[in-house]
Amino acid sequence: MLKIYNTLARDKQDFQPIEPGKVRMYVCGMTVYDYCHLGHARVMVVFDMVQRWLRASGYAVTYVRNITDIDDKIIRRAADNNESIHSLTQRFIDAMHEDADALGVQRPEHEPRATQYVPQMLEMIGKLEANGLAYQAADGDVNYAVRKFAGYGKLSGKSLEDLRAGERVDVATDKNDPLDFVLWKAAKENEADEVKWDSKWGRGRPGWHIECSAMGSDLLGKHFDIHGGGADLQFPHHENEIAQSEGAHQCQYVNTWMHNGFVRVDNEKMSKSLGNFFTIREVLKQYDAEVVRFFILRAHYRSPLNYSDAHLDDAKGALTRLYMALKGNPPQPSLVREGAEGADSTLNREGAQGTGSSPDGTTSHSTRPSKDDSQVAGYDKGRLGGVDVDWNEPHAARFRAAMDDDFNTPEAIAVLFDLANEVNKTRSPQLAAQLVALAGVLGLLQRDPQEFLQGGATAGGLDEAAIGAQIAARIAAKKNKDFASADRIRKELLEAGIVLEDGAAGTSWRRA
RNA sequence: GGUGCGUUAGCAAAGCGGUUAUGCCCCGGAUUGCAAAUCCGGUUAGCCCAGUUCGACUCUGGGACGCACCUCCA
Repeated sequence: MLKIYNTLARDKQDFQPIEPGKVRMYVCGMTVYDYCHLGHARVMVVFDMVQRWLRASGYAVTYVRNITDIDDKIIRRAADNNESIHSLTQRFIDAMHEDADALGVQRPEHEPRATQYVPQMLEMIGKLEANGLAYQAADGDVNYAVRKFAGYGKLSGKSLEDLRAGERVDVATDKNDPLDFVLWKAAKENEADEVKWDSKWGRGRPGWHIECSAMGSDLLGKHFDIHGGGADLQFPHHENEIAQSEGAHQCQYVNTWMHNGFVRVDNEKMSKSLGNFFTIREVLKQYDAEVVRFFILRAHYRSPLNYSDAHLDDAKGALTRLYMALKGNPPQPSLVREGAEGADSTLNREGAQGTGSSPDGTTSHSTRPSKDDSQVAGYDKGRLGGVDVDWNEPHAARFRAAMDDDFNTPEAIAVLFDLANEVNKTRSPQLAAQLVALAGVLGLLQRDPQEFLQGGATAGGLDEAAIGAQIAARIAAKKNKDFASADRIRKELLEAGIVLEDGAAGTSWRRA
């Protein structure tokens, strides 16, 4: 039974979908006026992991991750660049997709853009007004009357009295209450036509919070299963979403609220305002994308995650161990799986691409995004090809228990290491296949080990031909018992970042 | 000031009221021409104080420290 920590309850709860076998999930995505940083990478990777596990568990998942493409910062940045809003946002949406693909993040079913949902937002604001929860102020803005909504604060655990907004921010004088937030911003003279929409309240543009409420309910319904996002969105963004959606629809909005922890630098939150962020593409120049994904998944999604080169190096070393096990022990799934009829009935297989040998025939209502692997642009490309998990095997059982316990990926990855040890010990091709299959559930270990171990050539490094020549020279020296020369060559290669390994099958190399 | 979360070995990071987490590092052994890889073994824990308990890293209370939110932020 899957348990998920629900921010709303501040506790782990048994997960029960609203509609049996189906999960509808919404995650707050990016505001696209700049490149994504590692904090964004964490949201994308974490909820990618979540949707993968839900699918692996047999659920049909509808996953929505929105794109905010209208916002003060976007408008300002476009003006600074002397660029249209659309051109700016499209550029960074493309960049975001590149980064996500590189990290092995599967595309959500829907990536709605705020600018395409303005009619739905206006309709919702109309409902709020009709329900006495919204009012137009003298300055033309339409605001949400927070004190009229009884449940305000239930997600963030804040009471209206605690908030006392006036203490920290200049009170917007036209609001009835300082805590009220804007639903519709009246158009300003100096803004481009591109950011103005007609409405019964006059020309203007939507407030940030209403976007998610409108897109969520349009694509997933008034009441859906999971809503996720970074912990900083808990208040006010998600609190306001609840007020809007429940205020408009008069029913519960979301059952389970999930919030991921921050990425930190020197123990401080990585954020744009602090300026201490590293963009994904920056980091990927130095580290393999799978190392970054592994680094993120090695911590629990709710824990803080400190970023540093030392930690990435550590993650690289750990992932190398996993790939070494596969390199030495090529996976070979067993064709006949014993006891498969009694196979676990909740998990169906993941990532299978026409392997055909699917003996359990269980609840196969997974609507995995219908993209074949050739469309996965990142390191997930060229995968070994859909190896199935044998869920009856003991490691798989431990893996599943870990994942079912609020997506405990650190524990699940520990199982992977235990399995790697077992693989090295037994040299079992079936266990190696199991390792690939289980790691695949996390979007890891799907590459040819050689590609991982020999990849990531840095500029100015040796190319394969040069390495091959050196290895040949060393083998010749060894043949002549000229170990001094052989060791010298090995040392020189090591200094160039190339590690040599003499095995039964000859000499192989990898990058340090 | 209000609210919430955290404090585990050299570093990173989990579970668990009593039994090896895991990875990297370090030490010893096997293996190797020597290494690397691999295997076997080992060293290094649980912020402080009190309580509950036969027994607490794990539960309860208090304290210290750290982080976050209360303002746009994943």
